[in-house]
Amino acid sequence: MTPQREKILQIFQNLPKGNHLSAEELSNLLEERAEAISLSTIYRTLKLMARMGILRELELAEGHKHYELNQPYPYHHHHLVCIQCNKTIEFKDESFFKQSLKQCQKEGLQLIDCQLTVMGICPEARANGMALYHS
Amino acid sequence: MTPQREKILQIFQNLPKGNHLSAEELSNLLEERAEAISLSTIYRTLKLMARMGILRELELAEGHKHYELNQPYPYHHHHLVCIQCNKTIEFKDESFFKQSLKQCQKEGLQLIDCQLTVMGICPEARANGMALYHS
DNA sequence: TTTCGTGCAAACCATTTGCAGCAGC
DNA sequence: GCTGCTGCAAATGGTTTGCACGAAA
Repeated sequence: MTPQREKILQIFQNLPKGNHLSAEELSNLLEERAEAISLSTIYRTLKLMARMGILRELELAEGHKHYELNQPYPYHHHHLVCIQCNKTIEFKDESFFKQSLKQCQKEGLQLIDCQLTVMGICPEARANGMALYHS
Repeated sequence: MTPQREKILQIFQNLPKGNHLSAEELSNLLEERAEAISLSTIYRTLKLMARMGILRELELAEGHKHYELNQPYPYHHHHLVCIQCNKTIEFKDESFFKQSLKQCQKEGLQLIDCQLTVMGICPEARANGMALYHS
């Protein structure tokens, strides 16, 4: 545990419930607090903590990953994502976690994280006319 | 429906059950058949079909996406992924789909796809000693 | 003094985009 | 002619990596 890692972990622990950060957002947050950490270290730390199971790596929007604390039930949650406007909605359901654990045990894996991502199109995006082909 | 799109769709339809392709793998497959399609078109078509709900966009390995046909139950499946060696195992569970549909209806979203990704560490990877920090 | 983590700058590489040409209405 | 799709080449940009320095054991 180095000072940089502690700062990063603290940011996530103090994050309002349901928030998640990209590497760049985390970098900006640290800069605002005059505790800047180099982007390389940020990326390395995020990946490290995801592999350890401390953070969850989320693929919510295109182009960059988001991270949040990997918490056990009942704080563990899943995501509904609009593939048009990237709006995300959280929801909880413990059955997914139990099922995942069962599957892991069956295959001998050590469970790190399970994420149900439900992709759909929200009413607003549909009303705005979906640009399917052109991004 | 253009010839290029038809070829791409055919490839996915003829793919052995459970297989998924990255953009580059798809490109190579097409080249082997002397039906090469430019990478730009491939990328554009994959994204288009994912947004239409014809294909599923999978985030199984680091660095690039995989695609497969988005099939309804009972062909719809989910993935167990070893975050160390990227090995993937499929499994089915209709309850996830039902729950996802319920969530979508609750929020007014049109369901396109739901993916439960269970991340863990497989026995082999653990035995090989996990390189947590260094990729 | 050996090991490990950091920061900087440069490199990477999957993906995207601008644009010209072309096919189908 | 307008609209939409393709292919090429160039650009993009989030992420990774090589390397030297510094801290910790």
